Amino acid sequence: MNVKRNFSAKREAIYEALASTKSHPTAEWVYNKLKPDIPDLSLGTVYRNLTVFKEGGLVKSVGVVNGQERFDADMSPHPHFICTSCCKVMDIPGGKLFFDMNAYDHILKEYGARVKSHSLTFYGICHECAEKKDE
Amino acid sequence: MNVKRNFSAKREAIYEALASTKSHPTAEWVYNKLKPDIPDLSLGTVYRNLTVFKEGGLVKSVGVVNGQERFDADMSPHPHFICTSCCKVMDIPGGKLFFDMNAYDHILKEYGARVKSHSLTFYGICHECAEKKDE
DNA sequence: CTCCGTGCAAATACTTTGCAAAGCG
DNA sequence: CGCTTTGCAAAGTATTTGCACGGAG
Repeated sequence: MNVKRNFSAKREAIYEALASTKSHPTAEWVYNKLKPDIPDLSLGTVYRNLTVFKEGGLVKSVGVVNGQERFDADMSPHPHFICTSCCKVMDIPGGKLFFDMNAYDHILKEYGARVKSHSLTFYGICHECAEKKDE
Repeated sequence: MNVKRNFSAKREAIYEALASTKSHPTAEWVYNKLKPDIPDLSLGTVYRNLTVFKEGGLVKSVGVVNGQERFDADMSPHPHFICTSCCKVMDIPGGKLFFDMNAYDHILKEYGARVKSHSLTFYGICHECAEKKDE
């Protein structure tokens, strides 16, 4: 299942659910989103397909936030901001500005380790939560 | 329990175990390391104290690797390299070079989000695993 | 006496898996 | 028919929590 996408209906739906949001959802979120339209969908299937997507390079994990893994169908490398108050995950477009790509080379030379990817994540309080706190 | 450190014996031991290694261990690793010397130590206590340390700012989480949370007693901000083959976590000292600290400002202005910290993680194959594969 | 820290075991929470049935070419 | 995908429920794994006890001040 390389880049070809003749998925089963459910697999397709799971991928589309992921691709259609910027909320970096959990497996459960995907399940709840699709369940009304696909009543015989099971949570296990969602998990299984998310694994398939990760392995196939169609989706990547943003990491585990508050005990649940968060997924992103946007494969372009970009930083994220995670609100430690509400657990929202936001993209930070243009974040390349903050990162020097020759880090990969440096690490190879210095440690002999072959870097394949990286992740840059900011933690703090999002705008909405900051306003709530200020009330 | 701010920066003062008149801990209980077990709490102290747990912190020391963490501070004495660069392996970014799991709760279980700490437990197994200490168990021989402290036979009546329980895993729950390790978890509880790790939480105390995180909240007290004595220790930080490197994230969840392979289903288990990894901890670091080195609070100075520095990147990590995670080997996706053996799950080893390495420090990358001097990694500040790769990161532009005015990102915090940028995110505040652009998104109104108050960044408190960040984490930069590289993924790939470590030297040892690369050699094994080449055999 | 009071509080904090702890062992222990039970409880949670998320995720994975075995298996038989269903789907599809 | 043979291979893939799925539902369902059970199992698995990591972590958290309730409770009663124990030790330090």
